[in-house]
Amino acid sequence: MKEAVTLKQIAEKLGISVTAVSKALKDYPDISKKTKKLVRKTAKELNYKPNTFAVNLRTKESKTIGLIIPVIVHHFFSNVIKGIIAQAEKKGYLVIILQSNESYELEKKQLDLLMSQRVDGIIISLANGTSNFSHLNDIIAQEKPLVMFDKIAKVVKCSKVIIDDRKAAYMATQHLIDTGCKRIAHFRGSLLPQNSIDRFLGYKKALEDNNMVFDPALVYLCECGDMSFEEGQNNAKKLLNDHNDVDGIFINTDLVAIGAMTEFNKQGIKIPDDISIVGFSNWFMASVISPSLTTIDQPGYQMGKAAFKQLFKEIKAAKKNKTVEPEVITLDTALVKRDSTK
Amino acid sequence: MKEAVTLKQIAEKLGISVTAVSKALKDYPDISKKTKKLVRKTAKELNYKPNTFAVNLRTKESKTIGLIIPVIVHHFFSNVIKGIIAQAEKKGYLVIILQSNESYELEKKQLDLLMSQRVDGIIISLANGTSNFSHLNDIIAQEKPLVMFDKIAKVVKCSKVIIDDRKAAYMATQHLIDTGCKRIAHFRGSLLPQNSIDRFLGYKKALEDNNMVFDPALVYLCECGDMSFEEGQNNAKKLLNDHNDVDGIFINTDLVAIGAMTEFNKQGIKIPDDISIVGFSNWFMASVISPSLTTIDQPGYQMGKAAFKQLFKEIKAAKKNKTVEPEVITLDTALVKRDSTK
DNA sequence: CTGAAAGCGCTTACAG
DNA sequence: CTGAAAGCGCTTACAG
Repeated sequence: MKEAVTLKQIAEKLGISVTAVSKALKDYPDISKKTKKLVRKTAKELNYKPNTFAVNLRTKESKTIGLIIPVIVHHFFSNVIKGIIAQAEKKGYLVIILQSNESYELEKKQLDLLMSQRVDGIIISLANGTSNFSHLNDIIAQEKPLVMFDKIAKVVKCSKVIIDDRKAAYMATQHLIDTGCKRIAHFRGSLLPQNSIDRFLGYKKALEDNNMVFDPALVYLCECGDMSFEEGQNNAKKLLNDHNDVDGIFINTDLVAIGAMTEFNKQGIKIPDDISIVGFSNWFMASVISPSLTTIDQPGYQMGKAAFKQLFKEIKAAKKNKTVEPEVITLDTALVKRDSTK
Repeated sequence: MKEAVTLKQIAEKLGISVTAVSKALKDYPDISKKTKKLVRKTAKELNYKPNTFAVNLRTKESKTIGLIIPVIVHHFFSNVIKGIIAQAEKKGYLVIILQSNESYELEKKQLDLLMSQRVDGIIISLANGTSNFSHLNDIIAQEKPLVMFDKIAKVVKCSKVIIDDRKAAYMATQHLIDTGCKRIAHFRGSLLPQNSIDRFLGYKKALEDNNMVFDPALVYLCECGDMSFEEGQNNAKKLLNDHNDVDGIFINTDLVAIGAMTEFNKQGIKIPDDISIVGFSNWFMASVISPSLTTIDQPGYQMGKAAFKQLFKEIKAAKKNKTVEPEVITLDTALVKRDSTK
C-alpha cells in the first residue's frame, strides 16, 4: 500500500509548523488567510486525507456505529438497514453491520466486537434466542449509546424504536371480524420475541372485545424458529385438517401468509370466500400475489431512520457527558386492505 | 461515556512497565510465565480492551473493509452481503456497508469516504450509472486492495468475482429452444451494466447457433432503470400487443419475470403452454409462485464469500508489500427447471 | 526476563 | 498570527 500524505509532509514542503497546517485545514480563526489558502492548495495537490486512526485516538470517537441484526436477507430488515445507512451517511457516520443469525451467543460476541472496535453507538434488533439481557445492560453500564428496534426487550433501559404491535394486531383482527369472520385463527411466531407476544395479545384482545371465544387451539406456533414460507404451508395444512370451520386467519408475517395462501390455493380453498387472511409487514410481494394480501404496513425504512436519529442524539449527549432519558419512539402502522379479505 | 482501561493502568496497579504488560498480553516469549499470568488476570478483572484507535495507528491497519453495493433491499445483494460478512467475521474483519443507489456520483463519494476511513480493502458492485472508471483506478493506483463482483468493469485491472453471464444466458435460451420454443423474446436490463450486455449476448448466440432468426424488436429494454416487478408487467403488456407470436421469453431477473407472469396470468395467457419463461437469479419466490419459475441459479452467498476470500488474500499480500496478479473468479451457475417451461 | 524510549499522526493548550 | 510541546494509547527495537 502506498504511504499516505501527512501533515508533517505538508508542513515541511511549505516550511511552516505542523500546528499551523493542522489549524489551517480546520479553519481556526488564528491563522492568516494567506497561510490557509496556501495550505489548502497544497493539501489538495498532495491529495491529503487526515489519518482517521490518529484523529480517532485524539478525539476518542470513530464516527462509526455498529448494527446487529438477526437476519439480513429479509425485506423488513434490509429496509431498516437502508434507512439507518442513509441517515448515518447524512451525519457523516459509517455503519458496521453484523448478523446474529437469531443466536444469543453470536449476538453477545458481536456486541463485544463492536465495543472493542469502539464504535460511537450501537443499534440492535434482538435475536429470537435472546432471553438474558446482561450483555445489553453491560453496554448501558459503560454509558455507550444503545438503541433497540423492532425486536426489543422491554426491561432493558435504553431507547427503542418500535411499532405498537398489539394495536396493529388488534386492527388486523378487528378487520377480519368487521368483514364477517366468525372463527379466527392466528399463526404467531416463535414464543420469545416481544413482538410475537404483543401481536398475539392484540389478536386475543380483539376477540374478547367482540365477545368472541378465544380458542388456544387456533393459535399456531412457528416451530422451526424462522418465520418461513414453509411454515405457512405447514400450518395451513394442519389448520385444514384440524379446524376446517376457521374462516379467517391473522398471520404474523407476510412471508408466512403467502406460504399459507399458496397451500390454500393448491387445495382449492377460496380466498377470501372460504378463508380471509391478514398478514403483517407489507412486503412488496403482498401487493403482487394473487389474491393480493391485506396486511399491516410496518415502516422499516422509517424505523431505521428514527433509530439512527435517536442514537445520534445520544452520541452527541454522551460527548458532553450528559445522559439522556431513554425514549420509546412508536411509529404508526396502517391496515392495507387488499383482496385477501372481503 | 466511561473512560476505558488502559495498559498504563494495569501497569501501575501491578507496579511493572507498560512494555511488560503489552508484551504479556500479546504472549511475547521474553516475558516470564508468572508475569503473564498476573497481567492476564488483572486485564480480565478490569475488563481491559485494547484501544483499537491506538492499535490501528501503530499497525496501520483497521481490520475493517468497505462494501459498496447498488441496492441493499434486493435478494441477490443481501445474500452477497451475508456471505461477505460471514467470511469477514471468520477472519476477524468488520464490514462497513454503503449503498450507491445506482448513482455514479454517490459511488465516487462513498469510495472516497472509505479511503478516508482507511479501510484495509474494498469490495464493490458497480452502479448502473457508472461508465467512467477513474475513481476505481485511483484506488488501484494507491495500491489499496479492491475486488469487484457481479456488476463489474472489464477494463479495470483488479480481481473480480462473477458468474459466466453469457454462458448462463445461453443455457437459459437453449433450454427454451430445446423445449420447443420457436420465437423467443428477451427482457434485458438497462443498457450499461456488463452483465446485462453479456446476458443479451448469450441469448443472441444461442439463437444463432440454432439457426434461429435474431429479431431486435423482440429485445425489451428496461426503461425505468430499476429492474422491477412493474417493468415485467409493462413489458409483458407491450409484448402481447406487438408480438403475440412469441412463445418463449428469457428474462434478465426473476423479479421482472414474476411481474411478467402476473400479467400473463391476468390476461389468461397460459404458462408454459402459450409462453414459456426462464428467469435469472433463483430468488426463493421463484420456487413458490404459480407456476414455479424455471431460472438460472446465481450463487449470491458464495459470491460474497469468494469476494472476501480474494480480498483477504490481497490484504495480506499488500501488508508484505507484495502485489497480487488480479484474478477473475467465475462461479458456476445452473439451470433450475421448474414449471414455467415445458 | 524487564523497562525506558521513540514513534504512529494527529489536536490543542499555552507561550510568544 | 505562529510554533514548540504534550499527549491520545498503543507497539517494538534496543539496552541492560
